[in-house]
Amino acid sequence: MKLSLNDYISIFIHQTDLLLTNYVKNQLAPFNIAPEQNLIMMVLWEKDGLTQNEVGQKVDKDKTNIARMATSLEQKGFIKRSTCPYDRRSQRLYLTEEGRKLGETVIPIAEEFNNMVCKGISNEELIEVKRILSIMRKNVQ
Amino acid sequence: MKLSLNDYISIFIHQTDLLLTNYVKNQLAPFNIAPEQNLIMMVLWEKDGLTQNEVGQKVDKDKTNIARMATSLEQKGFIKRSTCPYDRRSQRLYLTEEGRKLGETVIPIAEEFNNMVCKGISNEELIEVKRILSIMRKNVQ
DNA sequence: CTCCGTTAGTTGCTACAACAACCTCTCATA
DNA sequence: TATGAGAGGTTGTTGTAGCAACTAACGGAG
Repeated sequence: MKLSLNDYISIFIHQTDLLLTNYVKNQLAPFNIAPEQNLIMMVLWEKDGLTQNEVGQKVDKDKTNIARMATSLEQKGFIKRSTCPYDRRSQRLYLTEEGRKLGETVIPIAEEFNNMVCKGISNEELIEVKRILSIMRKNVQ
Repeated sequence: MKLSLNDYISIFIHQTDLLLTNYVKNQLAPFNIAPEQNLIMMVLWEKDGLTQNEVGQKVDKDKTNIARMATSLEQKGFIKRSTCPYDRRSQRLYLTEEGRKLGETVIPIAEEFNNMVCKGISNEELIEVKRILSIMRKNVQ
């Protein structure tokens, strides 16, 4: 018997991801920041002055993506790049004043979004979902 | 207390999706077909001669994406477009011989991939995950 | 101190994904 | 029958993603 598209769990997950990502995207649009760019900002709000490489490890993204997003964030005026004096290959990312201010408005929005996504879902269910998704991750690694 | 990145369920889902998609991508690469293009092919293997619009509804994708993927699939020689005589706005998508043959090798790979992803996960767990992800979908719609 | 393997970043290319703007064609209705 | 709303597709732009190839800089071995 043939599987229909929705029987493929990866497709189901993919479409769920698209819906969630798109929602965040619209939430963040008024602040001139895209979802993945915001991810970098979240790392920097925690602690700035990291190298692009370190940021990449934290958000689990390719260095090429970090480079391009950093360029975009720099153009928007949220961060500044500065070459590390001890290792001139590295670029350290620092928040600008504007970038710091952005966090005050965006972090609450992110947390509210997370609450909204999880509405009607118990903590146990959430843990269960993460557990099962983790199995899937391991299965393809 | 501040949330860390992994506390955001949407980020967790996103990264899971990336891992799964990337795995399929590599599986399909030898056949010169990308994951989402393969999605369209799966619809056509089921039944070809659909319009781009109909395909878009089946795979839940924007018409612009369908158009571009159809262009790509046509260039690769897997499908042919032909204007519908009854409604000259519509483009109907037909499999070529090569496209049909592709299915014979790729469909088993897709099903095997799905089994692999679900290894060590019971049917009840799978249903539970889908149920909870569905709640999240509704929460943002 | 020099050479060479390694590392950090950048750039180019392909593939999604969403939105806006546009063209053509269809169809209902005045 | 003319027309205008709306549907089907295409193109342009922005933002992810991953891979390959490249430059510049570091650091250890000789």
